[in-house]
Amino acid sequence: MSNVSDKSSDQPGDSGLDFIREIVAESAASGNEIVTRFPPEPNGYLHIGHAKAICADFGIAGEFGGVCHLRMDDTNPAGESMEYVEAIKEDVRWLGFDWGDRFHYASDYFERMWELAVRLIELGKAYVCDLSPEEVRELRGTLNEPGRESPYRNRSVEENLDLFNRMRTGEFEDGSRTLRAKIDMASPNLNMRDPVMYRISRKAHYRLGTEWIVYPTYDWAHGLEDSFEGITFSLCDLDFENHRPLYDWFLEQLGVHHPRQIEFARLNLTHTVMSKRKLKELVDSGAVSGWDDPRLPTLRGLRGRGYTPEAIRAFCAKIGLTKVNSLTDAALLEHCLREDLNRRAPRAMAVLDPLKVVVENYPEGQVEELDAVNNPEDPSAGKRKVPFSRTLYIERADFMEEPPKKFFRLAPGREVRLRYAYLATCVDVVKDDAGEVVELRCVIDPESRGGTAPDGRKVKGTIHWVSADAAVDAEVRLYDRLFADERPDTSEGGLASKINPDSLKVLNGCKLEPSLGDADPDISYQFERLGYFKLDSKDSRPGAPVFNRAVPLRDTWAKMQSKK
RNA sequence: UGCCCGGUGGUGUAAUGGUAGCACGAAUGGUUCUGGCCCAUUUAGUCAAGGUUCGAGUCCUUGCCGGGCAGCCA
Repeated sequence: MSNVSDKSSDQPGDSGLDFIREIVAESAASGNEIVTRFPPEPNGYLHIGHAKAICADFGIAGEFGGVCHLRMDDTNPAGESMEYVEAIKEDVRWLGFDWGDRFHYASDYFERMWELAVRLIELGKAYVCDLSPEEVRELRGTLNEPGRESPYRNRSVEENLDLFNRMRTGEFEDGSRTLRAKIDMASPNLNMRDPVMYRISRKAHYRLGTEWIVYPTYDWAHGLEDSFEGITFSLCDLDFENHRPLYDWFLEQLGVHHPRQIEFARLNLTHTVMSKRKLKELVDSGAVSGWDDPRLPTLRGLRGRGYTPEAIRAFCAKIGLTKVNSLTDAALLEHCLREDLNRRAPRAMAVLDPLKVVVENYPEGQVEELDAVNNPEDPSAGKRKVPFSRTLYIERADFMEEPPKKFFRLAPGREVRLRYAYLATCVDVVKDDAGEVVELRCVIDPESRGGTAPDGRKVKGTIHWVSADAAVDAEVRLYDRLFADERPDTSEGGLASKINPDSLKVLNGCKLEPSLGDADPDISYQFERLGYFKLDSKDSRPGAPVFNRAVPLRDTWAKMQSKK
């Protein structure tokens, strides 16, 4: 890149930074460091909604010369585990982001948090409350009515300190006492009505075991985590908008480093569900094969299906960052994948629903190696050889005995191009007793080797094929949207029962061109005219490949058909 | 009947008081050894009413509509 012209920025989307980038840009312009963080709780797998947050947190830091921390927000032992920690790291790395040595556990801050809680008590801003959960709820008031103060609200500092220590040393039962911030029981923001800062729980923590039996709540812990790490911008979900006054209040009382929390809308996608609870429901009910089922919007699911990090990042860039609750069309995600893979995926020929073709004027036992282009979008991808022989397979859908208008493929008496091979004409149709077509007899024009008509005659249809002798047998799994319904979670009934019955079709006996026999398990291929496919990492075996379809190619023919 | 946030084509977004633009989708045509890609064209939008202003999607007021909040979850 030359930097001759300083004036013209060659940034593609030069127009308009999103509202968060604007704020950050301004801060960076005044010489401030930019530090962000991605703080998942290690109690589940990451999905594409998280990818949006990851791209925001890491992306923005990177763009403004800052850094982004990866932090496990493990303040509640229930459900957290090291397995999730590792899975999260793996997924973030796969997405293409690097936290360097800035990996943290909120649980490493428990002692420091404790000390600050003591300080807040000393300041008279927190108290130990003996109310049960039910009583706390009772006294909190409602959306319309103010709450009432806890009878324990005005204990002395000494008594609070004593009780707080005894909470930690195990004198009290789980749930019997809490530490609460002393704020305002009449606040119109319910989060400010003396929120709980610590609860007692003897559930073992996956890292700390039983070292602690009091655990900080999110509201108390999160701002401190951010503060300890010197975070400057704490980006989060719209859900936490109502919590920001509390986030600010704690840090203000303590007089510690005070990051700025900014909330943005989380991602919603059509034809799927995104919440941990709903995904879990699908997994637990056995409706899908696991958290890495290729139909799920989990990062692991998408990865196994053949989605690339580049496509997901491009998608996240396109949907933007706003405060509007929106529902993004899954078609946009699919578009991003096609756009990426069209540029990069090696092409190959595969016949999913084979129909046998015998080329009558091609000698038995003869084999030719024909040149095929690996990627017309990328000349540097080169060429490969594809064997041609007397017996072939073509796609059953590429033949029709009584073709309708606009059908450009094979039919009795009709000529098509066998891609990269010959022009072939169907001269006979062989049927079984049931009348089903079981074989086609064709003749080729020997002068058309390579696929070019010697006399320049127009051949409208080009179809893919695989030599029968050389074909590799494979299983192919066709995935479609998990739900036919755009918003599956808004209608009544269990999710599992609403799964799109066509979301998975397993095809056996598919015929692949030989080069696919040693396909690279890490990349997606374009099966010409069909879609993008990737080897299944779990079930594929040498000699018995299993391919997953990430996304079909756009198919205007199918679209025309379905409109009838 | 509390508090917070938000309303720009079907969808996702841009326009920071000055020509409402981009992308996806859809439709039509062109091109083509992938009915892919690519190219061209079309479709369609500022929630409403007042106000400020030479000028309002943008600022103000009111209304309407939508979302969120009463875990010792995050």
